[in-house]
Amino acid sequence: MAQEKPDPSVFDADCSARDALELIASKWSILILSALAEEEMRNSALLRRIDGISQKMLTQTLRELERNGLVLRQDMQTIPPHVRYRLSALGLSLSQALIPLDRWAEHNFPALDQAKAAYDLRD
Amino acid sequence: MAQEKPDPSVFDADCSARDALELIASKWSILILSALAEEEMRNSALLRRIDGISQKMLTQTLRELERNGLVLRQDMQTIPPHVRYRLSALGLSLSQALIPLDRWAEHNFPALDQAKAAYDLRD
DNA sequence: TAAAGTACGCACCTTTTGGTAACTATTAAA
DNA sequence: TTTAATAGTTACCAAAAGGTGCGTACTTTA
Repeated sequence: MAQEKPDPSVFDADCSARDALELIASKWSILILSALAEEEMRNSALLRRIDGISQKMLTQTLRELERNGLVLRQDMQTIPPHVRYRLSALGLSLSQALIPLDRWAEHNFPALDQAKAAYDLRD
Repeated sequence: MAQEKPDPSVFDADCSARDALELIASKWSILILSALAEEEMRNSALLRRIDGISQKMLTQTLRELERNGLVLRQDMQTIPPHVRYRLSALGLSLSQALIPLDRWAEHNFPALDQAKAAYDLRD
């Protein structure tokens, strides 16, 4: 009888766990969260820390992260502008879940490169 | 003097750790790896398991994962076709690094929903 | 006096992503 | 005899992602 009781799952397109996954599964989100996990930063510091990000994508992604309660934005209301970004408790917990991933990427990219080279060589 | 010796880092656009991150930072990659971590599967089983994926994206993403040495493709060479997909050792290690992330998503999506609702409500 | 730093918003454009439908070949079931 | 299942490929199209350049308002430095 317990027929219609699927656990909330990322495998389910309608479950908002999938939305959560899509938010996380973004290069820029991961990099911003990892950067802010090191220390709180201003816009310009993030721009410098995250090589290759454009101002547009930085602002856009920060807004999404703020909207989802992962990043806190503190506008000092000064001129010239001074805005601080830092992780919320929720954002911090996510950044911790991302540590194994970052480490995996930094540790295993040579194996990926090697696999790619081998794959592209064979016919 | 040790000036030009930055550690390989995902923060560096030129480092192929960034490529690794971009490969991982894809909704479909994460879902396929997580599905195959449960058990090896055929194309049609993956299609059923991963709600919302199209045949095209499944094939495309599987090819990329195979090219990067994360997924092994075993074609039984029969008609009708029978093809098995399973994780390589490298893929398995990645899938383990993804567990905290999947768990985070399935555990914290209500908090994200709540934050979004609050954010969109305020002016 | 002119330029750079500050944190953006906006408009325009290109690139990438991803969906849909049609097609492949063969076998087994209705 | 037509249909479904199998694991794709290809072409076409729409939508989303993302880059570039310009403007803002004021301060500090050269």
